[in-house]
Amino acid sequence: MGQGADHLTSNQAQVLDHLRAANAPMTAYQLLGRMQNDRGAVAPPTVYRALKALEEAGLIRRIETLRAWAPVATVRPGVVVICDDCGTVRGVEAPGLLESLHERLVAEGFAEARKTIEVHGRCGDCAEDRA
Amino acid sequence: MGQGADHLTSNQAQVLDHLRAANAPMTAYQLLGRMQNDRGAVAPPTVYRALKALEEAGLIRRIETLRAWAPVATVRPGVVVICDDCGTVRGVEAPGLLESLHERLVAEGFAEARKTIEVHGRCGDCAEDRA
DNA sequence: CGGATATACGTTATAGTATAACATAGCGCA
DNA sequence: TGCGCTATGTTATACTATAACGTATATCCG
Ligand SMILES: [Zn+2]
Ligand SMILES: [Zn+2]
Ligand SMILES: [Zn+2]
Ligand SMILES: [Zn+2]
Repeated sequence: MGQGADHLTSNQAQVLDHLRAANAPMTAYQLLGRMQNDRGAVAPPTVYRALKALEEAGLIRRIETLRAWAPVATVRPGVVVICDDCGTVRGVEAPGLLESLHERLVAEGFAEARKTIEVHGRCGDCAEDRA
Repeated sequence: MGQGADHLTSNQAQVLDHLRAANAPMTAYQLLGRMQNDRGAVAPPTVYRALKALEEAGLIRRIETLRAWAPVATVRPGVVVICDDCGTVRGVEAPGLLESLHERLVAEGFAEARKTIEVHGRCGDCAEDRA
């Protein structure tokens, strides 16, 4: 399966570094602010282009429910689990789940092209903190 | 389970009518345009307030992957299936799937609060049209 | 070498999505 | 009547994303 480019430009690497250094998804404009701190003048297209390339390379994902970006490297499609307390995002492999959903839709004549599955809640660590 | 208001204001009913009359999700600003056609001056908060109330009442959902709104009345959480050709949106009940994902996450100590599952692809009707 | 192509990036402007903040109007009821 | 509540009106602004065009650089090949 095509995973996109095998090398990153300096813009792309910088955006990826910031996402990996964060412990929660970042909005495009948060990233823009960090880039401007680092380098002075940077405009939105610079950030969005890097995000697009990184997403196509399978290195990050847009978290649709947050309008933000996270360095989740799960194979697509996959399940993304988000803690609303601490912001951590994890990819979860759930092949059985995806397969049974797939069968279900095929039976109805629907040809699936892309799935987005995002689960919000509270992670184990945060639950302990409140105990 | 709280389903929200049991009666709709005129704004809310108007927004819901437009969504139901459409055969595809509508963006908030598309709705705004229709309202302005109907009534003259209308501002974005009028639309967004109606959307919020309708969503809380379980009558519509925001399709996160489209940044648009659709009159999907499935019980939440549920699976939303979107045809990228004709735009139709359907709610699909999949209690088994959701339960197995739930068990999986519980086992990891994650307390689920909200799931968003959106599947894009091509519906049976559109597949026939291309045959 | 010289020219064609491709890719990334810079820069300016603008489109598209959503909410803050405050004012007004109407209703139910003490 | 006066108060609290809800919905709505109104103005302004915040936030998210892309269009369009120009420039620099690398690469390929004639
Ligand atoms: Zn930095
Ligand atoms: Zn957490
Ligand atoms: Zn109308
Ligand atoms: Zn279709």
